[in-house]
Amino acid sequence: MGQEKNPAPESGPAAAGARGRPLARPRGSRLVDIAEEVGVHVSTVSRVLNGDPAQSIRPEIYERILNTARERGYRPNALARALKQRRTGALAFVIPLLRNPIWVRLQRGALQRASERGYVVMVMEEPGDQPQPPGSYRYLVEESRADGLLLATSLRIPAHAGGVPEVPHVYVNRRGPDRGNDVVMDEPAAIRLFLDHAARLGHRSVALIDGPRAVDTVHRRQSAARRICTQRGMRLTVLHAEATEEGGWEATARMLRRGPVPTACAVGSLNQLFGVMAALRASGLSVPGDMSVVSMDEDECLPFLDVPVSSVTMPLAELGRAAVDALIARIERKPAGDVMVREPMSLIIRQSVSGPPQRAESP
Amino acid sequence: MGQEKNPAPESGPAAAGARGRPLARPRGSRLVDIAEEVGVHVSTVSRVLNGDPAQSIRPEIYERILNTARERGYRPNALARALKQRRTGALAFVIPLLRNPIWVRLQRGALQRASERGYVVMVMEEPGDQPQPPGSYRYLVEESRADGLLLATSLRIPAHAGGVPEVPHVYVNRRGPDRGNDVVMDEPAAIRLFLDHAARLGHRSVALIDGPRAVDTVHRRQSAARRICTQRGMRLTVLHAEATEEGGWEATARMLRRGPVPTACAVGSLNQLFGVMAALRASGLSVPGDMSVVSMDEDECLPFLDVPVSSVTMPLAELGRAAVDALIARIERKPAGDVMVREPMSLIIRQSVSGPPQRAESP
DNA sequence: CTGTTAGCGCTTTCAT
DNA sequence: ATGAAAGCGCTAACAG
Repeated sequence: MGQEKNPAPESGPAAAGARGRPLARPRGSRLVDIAEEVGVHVSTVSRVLNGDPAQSIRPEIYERILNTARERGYRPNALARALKQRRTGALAFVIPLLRNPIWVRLQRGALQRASERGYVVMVMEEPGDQPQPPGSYRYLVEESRADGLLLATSLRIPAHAGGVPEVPHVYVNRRGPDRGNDVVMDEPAAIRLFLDHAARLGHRSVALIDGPRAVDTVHRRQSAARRICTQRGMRLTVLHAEATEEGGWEATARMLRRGPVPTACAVGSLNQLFGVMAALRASGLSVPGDMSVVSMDEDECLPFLDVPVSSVTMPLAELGRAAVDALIARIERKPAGDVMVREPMSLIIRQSVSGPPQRAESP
Repeated sequence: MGQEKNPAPESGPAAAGARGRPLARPRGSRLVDIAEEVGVHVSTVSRVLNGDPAQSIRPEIYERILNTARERGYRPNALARALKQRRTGALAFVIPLLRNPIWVRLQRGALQRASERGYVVMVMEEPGDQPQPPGSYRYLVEESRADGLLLATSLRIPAHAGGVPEVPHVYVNRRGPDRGNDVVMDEPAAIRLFLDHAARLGHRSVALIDGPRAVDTVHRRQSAARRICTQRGMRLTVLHAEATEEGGWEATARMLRRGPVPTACAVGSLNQLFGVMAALRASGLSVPGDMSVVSMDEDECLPFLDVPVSSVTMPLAELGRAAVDALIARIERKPAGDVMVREPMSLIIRQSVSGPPQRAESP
């Protein structure tokens, strides 16, 4: 019905620029089409379809509206609704680099929870290797592409101070420069799980091989480790390196070179873990005979390695879900503060941990 | 400036439902605000800011408009623009399960390319373990949340026939039920890379351990392998299993139990690879002494395993980029067909491959 | 109970 | 070279 006619095919010099060509008209219909078919006003249809509780509707047309909407496969235009209501129903999730499996789990939790709460998620990956300051993503909200920002990119560096004023946002797995918007896990408890276990087995000198200092998660793990080790009178060596296999290898080499060599170490990321295990192997050190190893990332591959590696499981999916809830609270201007996700967390014992090697000082 | 007043605080029974509360007004301004400040009509501002080539503008106002827009940090409202132009500037990417690292690389390529072309990407992960038919995502376009669909979920099962009529979409790393919308890699060439190398080293009986049959990628690899092995007179065993560590372990056990045991095998996914290596180790078979192993997924961890594993690198980021280009072509109604991404692909030799073990039948 | 009216912020003919 | 006006599809305040 209604034949399309192009007003002037190929007339004029630069006519018909390909850019803004309208899309195919969605085959479902508009509110007004349903209204027309049923013979009521569009606003009536809107009310019925939105279940407006204000007034009751004559049951007969109520049914008719619902039926024709269903028959014609009516889909509300999210754009028009969003324009009117000033909310897009979308969240933007900014992730540093997708390689580390923790982001995958975190992303999964966030996607699920967002979907449960009626939001879609746009994922942005930090482009290139230069981490942008968190404020550089506010345009997403200012342009009404998203209602709020999930930020997993902020670093402990001056360039990232300033935060994201006036735009709903939370920092995920990081503490941001502006307070009160953090959703993090209990890193001190995680590192304590490792240290308690090591201490119980008799280790007195331990290491933490982790990512760069500027990453807040690393910073928190490291300070907790220092504090706990001081309390317990344990020796602690902290080694920072890139969160890659090479980084793990290089940090391990540094640790062995530097001596005295610790007897147990925790490794901050799965990627580093591969490098650590390889470096120990290459140095002729056995795991756990000469060195006990615990991964701070749990992963399904760990039980299948040549030496199955113990790990601390962190509640990553829960973190993602909590971050979405926290962000939505801010979008709805509900009172909200920092969130710490504690559960579930546990130490999974595999074969990479034992007591320290017997040395001269042993009885 | 303009004090907000609530018309009737807490009046009426169910007043002030929290749901549709409007968001903070974006602090940048609207087109009309700029127009007002400069003293011109809103349509003039629109033309200038969009670089409308139709007519020239008085240079003086042109400058004034540009300046005030910059000063006030003007951001166009993507919603309003999209509503008018009937294009959202968003793509939806539907991924089966984020665990397998190939999706991470693919997603990265897609995100980058989309951003280059002025689109944002919404990522949807297939919920639960029940793969939805591809058509179940068309609502995203029908509701004007996205202009098109990147589908990585379609399976070779009857429930998924039917495709996604009338909605711009491409299948990524899969062939879909409707033809002409596929963006895939050259799986036959990949598997040939493995088979050529194995044949050259003298292997006569090889295996392919891969995911479930219903996955199109698996199906293509498997048929190519059968064809090539027939040509070459090689023995081929194909084992399907879940694309997990357990799946790899279980398939390997099946292969060893079944005999005669092949002397080389390719493994379809990184997750399976860990299971395969563990199962071989547990059976007392050495790699590559008793069994040569090649991973069909390249990953940075492979060189760091106890036996560094050879692999075929696939052009995953390029696949993601090509898929975005292909989808945008469909959105813009440009002529387009299936796409095969061939480059770059290569066999990376590490230590998990050698000649077959010397047996009785050797001279 | 339901229709009228007035926009949300932007683009886009069509007139000047 | 610029302004006026219409309208994308929907919601919501206000009348009847």
